[in-house]
Amino acid sequence: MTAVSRKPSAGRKVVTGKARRVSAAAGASVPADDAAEVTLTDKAYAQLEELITTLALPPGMVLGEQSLVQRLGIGRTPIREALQRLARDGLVVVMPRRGILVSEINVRSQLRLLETRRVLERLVARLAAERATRTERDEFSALARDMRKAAAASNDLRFMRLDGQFNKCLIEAARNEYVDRSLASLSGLSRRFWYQHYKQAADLPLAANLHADVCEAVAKGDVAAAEAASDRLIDYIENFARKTLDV
Amino acid sequence: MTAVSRKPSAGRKVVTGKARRVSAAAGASVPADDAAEVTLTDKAYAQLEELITTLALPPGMVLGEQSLVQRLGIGRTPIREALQRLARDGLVVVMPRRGILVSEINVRSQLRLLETRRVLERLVARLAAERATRTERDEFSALARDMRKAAAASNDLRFMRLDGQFNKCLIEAARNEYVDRSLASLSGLSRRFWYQHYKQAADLPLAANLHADVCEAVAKGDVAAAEAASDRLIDYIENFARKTLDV
DNA sequence: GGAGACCCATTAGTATACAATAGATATATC
DNA sequence: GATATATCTATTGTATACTAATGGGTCTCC
Repeated sequence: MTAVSRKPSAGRKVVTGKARRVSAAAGASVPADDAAEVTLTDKAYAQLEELITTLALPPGMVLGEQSLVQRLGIGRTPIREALQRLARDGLVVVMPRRGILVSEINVRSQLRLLETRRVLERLVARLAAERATRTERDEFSALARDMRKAAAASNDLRFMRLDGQFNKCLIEAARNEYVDRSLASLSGLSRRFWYQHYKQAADLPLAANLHADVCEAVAKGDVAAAEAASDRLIDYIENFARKTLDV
Repeated sequence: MTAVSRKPSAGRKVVTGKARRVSAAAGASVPADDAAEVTLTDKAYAQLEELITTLALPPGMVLGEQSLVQRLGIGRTPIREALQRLARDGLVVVMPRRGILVSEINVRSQLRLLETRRVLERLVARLAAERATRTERDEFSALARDMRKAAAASNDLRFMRLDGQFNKCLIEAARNEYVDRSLASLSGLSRRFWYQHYKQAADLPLAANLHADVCEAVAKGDVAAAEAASDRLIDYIENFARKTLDV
């Protein structure tokens, strides 16, 4: 499900020369300490996003910055900065001098969100089909195979993981940082909606096969097919959203 | 020019009851003191965005937070928060412990940006054509008329102002907060590119007429025409961007 | 004179102290 | 008893102090 796990791009990628002052004698290779400058703000954002999208902090809840400081054991500054990002992504609403409201989930606004995602996902599919390298196309082929297997086996967890990889690969192959950013800031609300309702209303095998269709079209470099498959995928997600009205 | 003046949506709209403690005796109506909770962070963001998009802070320049604190006379906290928003919009890059880099302008990335804007602007045009109220359609008709007049008179300033109104009306009529947010975060880079090059490469009257085409299609509620007109407008902007390579 | 190690000034990341305000509560007055 | 008002508390907005890391300059040694 594209609705799930398009983690916001990390951005900050400055390679911190951690190998400084390391005596050449050390034989043990540095254990991939490419920690890549993860600030407390990043950690706070990641943790809060997780708490909110998994509904541990339920919609409608009002928090104080202080409670989050204690809960995460991080100072107020990083918490505040993380909250501002979350507010931008629509996951929280800060009410000046009143508190932090975890935004409500609303099917109507989810459908509006999908209007936007539809055109962005279609663009990403098209660009990926146009620009993927040979290696990347092979990855999409493999992804398609795995997706279909997960569909046949009704392996939900496996599908979820593949979905994450799917989004990552698509964005990378599309080579457009702007559509990446736009989609990333929509992903939180999408994920949360998904988590809330997928048990009741989702048809995971169908979703997996629709993903596989996109993968195959991208692998072949068939632009029109990629766009069509992307649209069918969003159609499915839209139907999923609508179904939650009846449940 | 759609490239210009789509100011990021203010967001915070909590109506602060400023009329509190106003004795009913006061005959003089409150002078529209709907200042609507403008924080220092908002001011800092607005000022910095202005300085950067108008090239007063030129691309490639490296700043320190401290210098901005002194320059704007605002504390470090709001400055930092504003900088993070600007970083998200791609106008600055924060280099940990090194400084704040005003991002470079690059035609290639501008073209990638336009790939994204194209699909979003087309969506907005379509939604506006579908959803505009009677009143809004009349506004679009008026806007079209004014745009054509500005085009005939080659009135640049007038066009710039109308463009701002154009974007505002379009977004309002489209009634989709997500496409609004996405476009808003793309607007800074677009505006800067425009400011840098429009004197050499822009054909303002043509741009104004292309805008007018969109307005008229929206006013008529002609969805297909609105999308087509929006695409022609982006085509023009793309050509504009390419032209700057030769200049 | 050149190369390398070391120190220091500068910078952003982080924590905390202070200010302002909205809302709740208590109180006084009619 | 009800209502208006003053006060108090909790909360975010803002400023500042502190910390850690980095890059460059300097100093030494060859």
